[in-house]
Amino acid sequence: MENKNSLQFHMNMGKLISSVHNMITRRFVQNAHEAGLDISLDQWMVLGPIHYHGDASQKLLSDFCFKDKTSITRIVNTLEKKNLVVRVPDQLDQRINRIILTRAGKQLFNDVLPIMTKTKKEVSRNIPETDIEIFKDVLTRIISNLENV
Amino acid sequence: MENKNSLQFHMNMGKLISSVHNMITRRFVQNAHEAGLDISLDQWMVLGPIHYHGDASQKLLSDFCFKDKTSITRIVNTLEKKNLVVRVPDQLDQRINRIILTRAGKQLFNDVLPIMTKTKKEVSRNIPETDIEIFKDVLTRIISNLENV
DNA sequence: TAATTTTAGTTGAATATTCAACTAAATAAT
DNA sequence: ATTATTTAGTTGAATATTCAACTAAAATTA
Repeated sequence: MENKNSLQFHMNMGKLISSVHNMITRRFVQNAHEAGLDISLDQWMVLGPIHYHGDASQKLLSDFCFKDKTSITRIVNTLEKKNLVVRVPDQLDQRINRIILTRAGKQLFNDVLPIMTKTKKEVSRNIPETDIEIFKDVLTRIISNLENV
Repeated sequence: MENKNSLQFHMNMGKLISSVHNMITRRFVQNAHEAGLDISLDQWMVLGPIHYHGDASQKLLSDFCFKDKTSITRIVNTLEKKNLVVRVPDQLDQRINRIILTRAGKQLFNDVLPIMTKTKKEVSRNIPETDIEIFKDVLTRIISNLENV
């Protein structure tokens, strides 16, 4: 994966986004691994909202994470297998699973927070804040462009 | 996946990029499917450079597509299974595979081009050209931030 | 109330990505 | 010349995404 600088200028937007997505994913996992933590970026993207919401349903996680319900099912499976969360059936609505952090899940959440910060810093190094704002704004606009089929 | 507009503002960069990446991928495949074409975005991302280079090695495709050599191996496997490309061993260097488009591959390439254009248009609808430029510049900067481990 | 539709979640199959470990061929070093 | 290293590509295992088809429970509607 070397000698890419000369090629970047030929790249279109889709390719750039795809490349950046893969590189951020890889870097996050590397940073976590170096800190002795075993978690993927997608698991983190789900674990965070679980922590934030306390007893999120999978539907809520799906909406919040912008992930398909199938993806959520499988990521929650993985988190459950690692004893980081448990599924608790909702008392009122039997269709719903409430996803709860275990003690180990809470611990991991706190351990990963600084990894997140570190990765963010590495990603946005030397990029002006104003450009980052425009960048995020464009991403948000793309989402609304594609949201309604 | 509805009611997301209210949530977007809580989203950090990684989540935005991941979401946009998935949405573009999905939209491209939808558009291709509606046109009766069976191809994924990643297959297209590899097929394009194969067409451009004529007889690219997998190593070159890996560099050009910003994809791991393992990913290239498997995408080329898929393209070969679909009779869109063939692997031809290089005469001088026995380690190298030259990837060549078949007639069907060339046909598909031409068929997909307008799908690509359509998807691009949908993605960047109502976004000022100057913002797109900054957007692509930020993506390129992120790549160089993360490129060297 | 009974039938219909919607909602929440799961499963199977196909595709992609990454790491680590592995051939085999080419190149460099001693 | 022989050994060591680098390079190109493959394979296995774990994770993620998507579509379509499915179950089961809840909400509508007739």
